[in-house]
Amino acid sequence: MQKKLPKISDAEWQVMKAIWARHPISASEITEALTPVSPWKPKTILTMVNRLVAKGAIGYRQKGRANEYFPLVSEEECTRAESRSFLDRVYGGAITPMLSQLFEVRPFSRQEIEELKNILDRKGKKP
Amino acid sequence: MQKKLPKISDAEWQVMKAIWARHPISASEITEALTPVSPWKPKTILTMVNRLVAKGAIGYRQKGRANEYFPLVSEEECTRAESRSFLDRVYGGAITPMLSQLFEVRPFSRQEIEELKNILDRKGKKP
DNA sequence: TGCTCTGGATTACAGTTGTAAGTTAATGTT
DNA sequence: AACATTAACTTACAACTGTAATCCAGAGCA
Repeated sequence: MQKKLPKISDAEWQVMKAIWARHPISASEITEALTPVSPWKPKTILTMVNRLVAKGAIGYRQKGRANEYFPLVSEEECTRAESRSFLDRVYGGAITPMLSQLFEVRPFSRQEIEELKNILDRKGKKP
Repeated sequence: MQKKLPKISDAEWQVMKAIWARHPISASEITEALTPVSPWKPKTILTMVNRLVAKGAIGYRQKGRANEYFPLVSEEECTRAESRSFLDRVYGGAITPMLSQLFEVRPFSRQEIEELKNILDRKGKKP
């Protein structure tokens, strides 16, 4: 059985990534992590953190003067859910056109191509 | 130079797919196409069609009593844009973890695996 | 001990989305 | 010609998003 995942918006994803990358983490640490890569003001980030709490995506406990936050859903399950919905929505579930398109988006390095082939070999054998 | 693509929401994607699949197409034809695969009422579909017009994703001209709609942006460019944003948002641009995850989401068929390998071979050679 | 600073909580506010119903104008039916 | 149907246009409305500013309470400073 799968628990229902909260729906995480685009902007919230950035925040989640910071939290997944290092937790428990304080609000100011999240802000530090995001400031170089986003245009958001600290208050904006706080708002998103609070929404994530409200959605049940993260939890927190008080730690001294500040709060420390931690994920309640794993990155794994979230990326999986997003991937599924993306694949269905955009490609109607068809994986091959998707991969071709991704090549157009950003050509892969030689190394990535090797890795991808390995994945296919491994997965292709087992079942 | 790239023209700016309108942002198409999840639900609107369904409508766009119907229009890409066959155009020019009337509102009632869109409704017919979507009714089997969606729970939306015809009025709801009309709303989305109108929003897509407002966003510049589709255009229309009057045809007799009704309108006929047609895409103003190609499926190709939209899927490309979505793919890019998805890849960045969820995987930070890293393609290999994405493919592994997609396997978990839905295991690929033998045939798909072959096709994917072919794609990789072709793309891997040229550059 | 009063003042300041800082982090959290509350409030704001417009735009987007999902989901439609109501209103109007034209078309076709008797 | 009056009426019924239908397509389009207008309006509704709450939830979610992006983007913050303001307010408040506790902590450290003078």
